[in-house]
Amino acid sequence: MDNRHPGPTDFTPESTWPLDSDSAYFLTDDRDSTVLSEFGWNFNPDDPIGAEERSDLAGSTSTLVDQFPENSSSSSALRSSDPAPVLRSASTNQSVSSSSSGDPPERSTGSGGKPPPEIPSSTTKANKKKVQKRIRQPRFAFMTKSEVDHLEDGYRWRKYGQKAVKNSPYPRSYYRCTNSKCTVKKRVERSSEDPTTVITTYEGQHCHHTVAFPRGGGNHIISHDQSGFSAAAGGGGGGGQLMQLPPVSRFMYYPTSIQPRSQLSPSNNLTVGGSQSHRLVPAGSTAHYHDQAGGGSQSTTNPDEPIPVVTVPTDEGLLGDIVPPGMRNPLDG
DNA sequence: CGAATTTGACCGGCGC
DNA sequence: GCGCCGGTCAAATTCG
Repeated sequence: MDNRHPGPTDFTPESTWPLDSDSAYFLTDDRDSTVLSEFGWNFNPDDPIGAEERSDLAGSTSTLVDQFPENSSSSSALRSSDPAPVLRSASTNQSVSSSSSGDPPERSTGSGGKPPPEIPSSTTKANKKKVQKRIRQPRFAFMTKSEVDHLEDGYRWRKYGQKAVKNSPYPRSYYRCTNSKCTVKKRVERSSEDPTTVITTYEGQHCHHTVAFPRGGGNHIISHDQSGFSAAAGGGGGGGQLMQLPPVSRFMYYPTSIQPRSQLSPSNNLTVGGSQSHRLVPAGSTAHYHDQAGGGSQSTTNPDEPIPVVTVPTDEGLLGDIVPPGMRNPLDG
């Protein structure tokens, strides 16, 4: 497990993990402060917030590689067959979390699930199906080099299922935010190609503050920034998509002393890049944003064309790292 | 004892 | 129409 620094560019989401077209792949690498991103994704028109994502990575940057098959088969929403953007974070057990828009009426029985015993399934069920035939919520997949499957991200999750993944020896776990009002879900699985990589996909938007560490850990992380959580969509020009970051700052600042559950191996240390475990991006560094709206709704560039690179100051934090200026939340300044 | 996890069953969409 | 597969439910079990 030493190849923990695959270049941001050598990662191919599709080949690794097919996701939905409305998800995003994020890659992070701590080698330098570079953010590569190919953006463009399809959000729900009703989604107030495009999405938010967070990556962790102290002293490093994130590489956002977003794929966009714009084709959102309107009928099949949550099929994991389209590529999704993924954020890979080379810093091992970092947290990743995020969520994205959505106004999930909850229980989006995408499929499965049993109807309440008392409900005359026939009509209710069918009805429900037609109506909320799947409210797609943007999803964001983060790829993180970690030995820990379930990365701490400041939220509490309850596992509600686990399934074997086809073509992969590793199972996929399904988690749901423990907050009853929160509909955010996330899937966690290990890459079959690179067992050291954990792929975490977030779906939905948190409607509450982070709660700090679930178990054992002290309450080191508590988010106060709720304002930035509810965004106003459309604000952004161009695609009109906003990408918001979770309350807990854009990255989870894990004091190096805190470790998710089990002991982490040295290599799993989240202190990426040495001692700056609290710094996401070295101040003064810059992030390069590669924008390639691959056919997405807001594509400004042709997928076939070379990816333009924009350099932005990182004092803007992760947002500046992975969010294209055009997608910023106006409120964010 | 309450909360979280495990795990098999079930449901629905999609491809063949 | 059938089977496969992803996703979810919920009872049982485990953990703190």
